[in-house]
Amino acid sequence: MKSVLMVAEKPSLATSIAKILSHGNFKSRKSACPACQVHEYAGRFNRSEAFFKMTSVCGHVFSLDFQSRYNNWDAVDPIELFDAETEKKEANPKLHMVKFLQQEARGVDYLVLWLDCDKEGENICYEVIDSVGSFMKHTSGSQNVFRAKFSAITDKDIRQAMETLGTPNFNEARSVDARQELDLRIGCAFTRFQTRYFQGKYGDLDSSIISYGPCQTPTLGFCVERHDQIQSFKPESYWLVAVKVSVGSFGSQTVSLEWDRVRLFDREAVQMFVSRVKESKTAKVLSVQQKEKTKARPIALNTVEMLRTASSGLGIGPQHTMMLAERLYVQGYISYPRTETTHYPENFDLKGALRQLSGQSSWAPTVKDLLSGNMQTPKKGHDAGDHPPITPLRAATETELGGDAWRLYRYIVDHFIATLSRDCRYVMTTATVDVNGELFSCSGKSVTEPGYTAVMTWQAIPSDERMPDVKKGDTLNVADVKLVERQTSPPDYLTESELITLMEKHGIGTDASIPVHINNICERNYVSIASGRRLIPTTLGIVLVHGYQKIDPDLVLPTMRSAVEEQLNLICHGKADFDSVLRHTLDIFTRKFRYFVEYVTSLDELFEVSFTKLSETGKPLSKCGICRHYMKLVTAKPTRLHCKTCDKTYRLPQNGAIKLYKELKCPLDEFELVLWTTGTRGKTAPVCPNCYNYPPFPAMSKDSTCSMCTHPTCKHSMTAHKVGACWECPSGDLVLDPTSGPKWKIACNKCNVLIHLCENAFRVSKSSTPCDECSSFYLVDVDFNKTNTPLSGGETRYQGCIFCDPVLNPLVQLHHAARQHPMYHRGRGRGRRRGRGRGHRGP
DNA sequence: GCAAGGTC
Repeated sequence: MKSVLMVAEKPSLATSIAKILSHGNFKSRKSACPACQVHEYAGRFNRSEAFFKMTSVCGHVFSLDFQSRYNNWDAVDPIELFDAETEKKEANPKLHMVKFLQQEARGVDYLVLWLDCDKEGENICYEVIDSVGSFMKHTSGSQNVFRAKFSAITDKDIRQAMETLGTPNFNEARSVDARQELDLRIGCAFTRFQTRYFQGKYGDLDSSIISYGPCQTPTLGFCVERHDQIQSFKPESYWLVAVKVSVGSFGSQTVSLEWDRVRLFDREAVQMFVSRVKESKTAKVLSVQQKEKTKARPIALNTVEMLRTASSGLGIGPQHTMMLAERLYVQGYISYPRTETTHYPENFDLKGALRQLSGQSSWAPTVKDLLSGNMQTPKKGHDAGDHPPITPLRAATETELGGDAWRLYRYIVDHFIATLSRDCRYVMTTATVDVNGELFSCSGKSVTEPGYTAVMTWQAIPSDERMPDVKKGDTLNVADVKLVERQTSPPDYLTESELITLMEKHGIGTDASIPVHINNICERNYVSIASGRRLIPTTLGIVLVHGYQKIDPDLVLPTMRSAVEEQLNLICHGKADFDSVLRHTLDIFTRKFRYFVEYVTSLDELFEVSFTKLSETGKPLSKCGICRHYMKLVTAKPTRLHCKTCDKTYRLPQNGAIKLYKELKCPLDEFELVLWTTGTRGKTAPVCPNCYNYPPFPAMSKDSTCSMCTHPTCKHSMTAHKVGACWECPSGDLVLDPTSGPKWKIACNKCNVLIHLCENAFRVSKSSTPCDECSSFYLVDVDFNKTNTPLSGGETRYQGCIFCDPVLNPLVQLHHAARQHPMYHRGRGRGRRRGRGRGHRGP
């Protein structure tokens, strides 16, 4: 029997497609990939019996990167990145995706690719083919790789795709390869250059990376553009005639009228109109017009609209929204939350979806009403061919979901119900009023049928917009006439929801990546989020954008992305080949890069006025081993030491506190050591600023603290304090922290294993004697405190192995270090898994 | 350490 391997883009889709094609008759099993299941069933393929294995990848299998020798920022000139060799690395090594695909493809006759039908999906097709091609059974001549093309996850579409299999589109896949390569080279070259340039000059940038990217930079550009509009706004005075008239019986109600000329920027002219209007004590109603109007119910919900409303209506940011939506999806409350589609598939069971909600008290009456025959046909939206719109799948309660998840869920339900409700209908009444020849009007809305606004209450027409009761020919008393002076006001800062709209409009990012780009510009300290989720650019963000505008405005223009896309489309349509497009575009950007480097001083001029020179920031801390002068500790991100005399900067470990280490010196370079600590629950290690940046021994990697140093005799080195190998990570060593007493600690110099031992002992140190039992461990010398020694007869001196000695072992506890200093601590950071292997014998 | 794009 022939066998067929079928691969979808994500696990959820593999399940849906298997369900459809096997008529629900399939068996699922685990695989070598922790995220992917394999669904198996029997069926027919190529007019004969066949065994099907339906499974998936998790997005891209590979991601593009430079060969590792280009990863040293100090040794590689960023210009080299425009033609440095690249390689494809497994996108997520933890998933063992390649191994998994190869295992499943071994000996298989056919491969059917069910990846999403867009360019990225086409690219992933070839990632799968490249991974498994040589593992499949080879039948020369006949086609054994097929592409399924589908535009919706419906029975009809999926079956039809299976019957009309085609071939993957190589050109589209190549256009994505080109996009990846361009983004990588351009993004990294600019990012590395400007990071090194400005980080080496200023001490208060407060951002460890000054990134540049073809999506994130134009995104920042939008925020700064609005900031500039606000800054350059010159308020102008204008004037208008404000008239109030009395209506109703005995003039019980006063109503303000709108002037037909709205406003004028000439005070005297308006004064003239005021005088004319004041001459009359009455106003005459010339006409009363009534118009039936509708406010249309929304189209079905897609990702971007969900992000917009979550931000503007619920005050939840895009990144957080996607996290919540993901959770609601995994728990079965809502459908797949990443979709561009705003149109329900033809066979979508709208009533069934409504029925699920009928048990939920808050929606029950509305749902019942819709189910009793009032349900409307949803408005036609756009079918992007990816996933159905976002809909609720089952009822939930606030206690079940809690907090923000509940508020998001409630919105998704409200929106879903709204798409099936009637439009909101209202009557708009406009009265035209004449006061001594000048025309005014007043209008009001009166709701005749709230329709969908009964659930989407925030869109309801407010009751105060109702119209006073007047008729044509009525004469009204003028109650008040005033000359009003006002000023034009600047726009407000961009809201996140407006930004999302701008990004979508200019094709910057995708529904899945828009939250990432916005998050990026926040994390890089380019913008901050103010109340109402408005984005206010920081000085750093403003200076960067203004600098690009001075040097090469293209770099920040939203059109840059679309210009590149146009080039890429040439590859898709076979009008240009991969190499020529890549060469052409890289050529342009290489020149832009060189020009930027040459004229970076015009950007620097802006930095100079906004930021403090490195030499003028920081507090003196430790002495430089070269010039013996004090170096200054710069605490703004990234933490570093700066020597003013040598004009050199030394990076230090991040996420911790740095202090002087008793003025002790490194024997190799005479630099004064500093002590790096991640807090009382974390680790502490001495650091030589020079060795940390320039490893003294070939086997030592960059960013090594003294607890990783292999110096044979230095009393601060790993050699001096290493007790044994870590039992949780493969390459770490357990090193005694000589500064930790009286709460003595041994910490792994790679992972977060932390051992507490012999609390309150007077002294703990490593001996040079290995343990007989566990040969790779050294015995420890302990000098107990007289008052609480565990030794008999008040003895205080003891030597033993912390793992097997009956006296010491009970005084040893395994912990996991907090990975960050509490000051920088955000979210969870403690303990993952417990020990294994030797740990069973250990503490 | 860097981009943007998939998704877990």
